[in-house]
Amino acid sequence: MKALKTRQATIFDVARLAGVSHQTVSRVLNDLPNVRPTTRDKVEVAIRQLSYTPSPAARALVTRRSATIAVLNTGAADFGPASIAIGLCEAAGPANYTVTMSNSGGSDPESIRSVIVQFVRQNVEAIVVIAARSASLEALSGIDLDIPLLTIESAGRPGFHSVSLDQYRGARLAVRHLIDLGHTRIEHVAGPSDSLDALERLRGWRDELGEAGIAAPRPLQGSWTPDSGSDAATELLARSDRGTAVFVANDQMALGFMHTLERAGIHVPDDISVIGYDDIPEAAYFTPPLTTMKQDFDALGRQIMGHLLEVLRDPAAPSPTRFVPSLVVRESVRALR
Amino acid sequence: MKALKTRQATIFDVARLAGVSHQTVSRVLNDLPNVRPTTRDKVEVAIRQLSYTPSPAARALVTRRSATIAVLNTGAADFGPASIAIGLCEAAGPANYTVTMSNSGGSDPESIRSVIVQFVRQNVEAIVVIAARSASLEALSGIDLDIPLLTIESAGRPGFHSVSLDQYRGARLAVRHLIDLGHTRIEHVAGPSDSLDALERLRGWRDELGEAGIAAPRPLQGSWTPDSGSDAATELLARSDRGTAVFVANDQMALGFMHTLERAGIHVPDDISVIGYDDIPEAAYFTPPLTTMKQDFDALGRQIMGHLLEVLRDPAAPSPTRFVPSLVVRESVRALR
DNA sequence: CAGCCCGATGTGAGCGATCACATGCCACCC
DNA sequence: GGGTGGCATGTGATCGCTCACATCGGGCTG
Repeated sequence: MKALKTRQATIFDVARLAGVSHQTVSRVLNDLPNVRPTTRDKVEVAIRQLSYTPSPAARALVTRRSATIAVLNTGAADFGPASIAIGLCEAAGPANYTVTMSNSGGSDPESIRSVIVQFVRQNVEAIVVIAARSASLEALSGIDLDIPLLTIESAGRPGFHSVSLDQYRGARLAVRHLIDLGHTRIEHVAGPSDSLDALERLRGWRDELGEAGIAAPRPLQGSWTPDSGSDAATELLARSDRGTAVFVANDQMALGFMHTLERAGIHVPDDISVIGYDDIPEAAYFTPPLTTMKQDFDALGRQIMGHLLEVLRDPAAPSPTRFVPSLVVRESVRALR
Repeated sequence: MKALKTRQATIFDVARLAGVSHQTVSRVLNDLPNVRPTTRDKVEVAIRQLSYTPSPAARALVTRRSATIAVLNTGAADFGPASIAIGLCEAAGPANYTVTMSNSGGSDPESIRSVIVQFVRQNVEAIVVIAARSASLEALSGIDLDIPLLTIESAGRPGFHSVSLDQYRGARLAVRHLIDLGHTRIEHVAGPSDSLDALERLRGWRDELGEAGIAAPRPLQGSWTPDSGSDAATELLARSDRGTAVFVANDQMALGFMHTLERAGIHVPDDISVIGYDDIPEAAYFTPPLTTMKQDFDALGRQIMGHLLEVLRDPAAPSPTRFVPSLVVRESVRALR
């Protein structure tokens, strides 16, 4: 197989081989008009022959554009964010974009800002922020960028483009399902309060309950992890009265939650119904298999790239319609009575 | 907050403001000697005043180095690969490296090769391949690069640098644990046969059994997913005789495996012991809580970056010692008799 | 048939850094 | 006191591309 060590051909090498000027080669490269078809062919042959590819650095230097989009992930290796990132990467390739990733551990404004500055200096063409905690968005909102900033969150802040799964509607659908089955006291195990997604799911739960004329009990506080779900169960067990159903803000917490309930002799779904959120691949094998809201993260990643490309052409492009999660019925929910 | 819209200052702007030549500024930037301290100070003041940062593109163009490392992820959004990627990103920042990611969906040589070519053209300084399936490595091994290629796999192929968790020893430890508890017929649910990690775990299982004078039964074939674990259970149930313990190659499969066993009336650990691999955050809440081998992916990600920096200084740097996974005892394994 | 315009192509500058080399200065030593 | 060497600094070329503009024909128009 050919070594990649030999010095890469330049646009001048191609020009010489094709017997044209470097500018003509550049025209062919960039699909500009006013090149005679025969000339175009000659150049293309030369390009293939030298297996030439233009230097991104040189191009970035002169155009101040880098064909790169930046992804800032502020979360952990959770299923959702990871899937989105992968979807993004996969969609970027075919669109001839490169993805550069950064994981700012902290979400303090200073460290986020420094990552953004670094991105800007790299001439990235857009920045995507995944798993946005509200603190991160706070930090972002002060910055005045002239490139699109996409956030993946539900609240739809003014000033950013945002693409997301409709967490609010998803949450309402989940709660609706429980109500339809006759439940009238429905608890909620919420995600961390600095997560916008968690807030949207909380809001959806509260609103759907409100619309059904049901008072919302005090939500239990979790932090996405199975451990925190387990803790929430312990807290619920300590309460004097508890509902007949629980909407847990993600599947991982639901796992810990159900597990600890079970250990305490409370059976799901006989004693209490549990509905999760995300539909992680494991959910079907929980004990009992978890009824949950399926989110299509892969599609989201792809949609983000698609929307991004549109925004890069037309900064005023409207946000795409949001995906609404769909209900996946398994065995953790039972009709009341 | 200051807008980032204004044209970025160049090295000449800094030079003018500091009253020196651009070359002196460059010297300060690159920490070269032979600059008088007072001059250095003047330049540094000017840099701060203009909040100047050098242009990566210009630098990359002339030096042919990009301060970028490429990460190629050939897997899915699994916990392991995702954690490693995040660990890598986090370690890259402080080292002043940028990470560019690509997800080649397929592992056919052609698509892998094209991603690598793209990386090379970007002047990345090293390429890290995560979740290497053997097919990907096959494709890689034909390519003659002059930058370090790091693979995260256990087999330790000649020709690449490789950093990894010691899957072979981990597997042996897992099987040892079962043997120590009196089990003499130990099944294995393997990962996909094109995964090197899966192969290493399989080899560890076989060797540990062999050393104990136990014949290895035919392994069950999975593909990392809970679904495939469930299928493996179904297959095992169809066998006329089966062992008293099973080493499942990852926790997700173990979940599906145990679930389907349970549904068939086979109880874990009373009827059969199960040990997993990875220690994903959910494992503690499985039914029953899963005994497994804990892998420290985060540390691995950090170690990779560390090793990479070393290799970039000295291409002959020795591979670091490998992390050995540690046993986490929970409730899915029982002593025999 | 002169004049004009437009399509195809070429020429040279410049993006913002580094690198190789030139220069100026002072101290030092014989 | 003049040669020498080393330090501090400056000058110009260069990386590989795109951009703005120049040039060159040929076909159409009046």
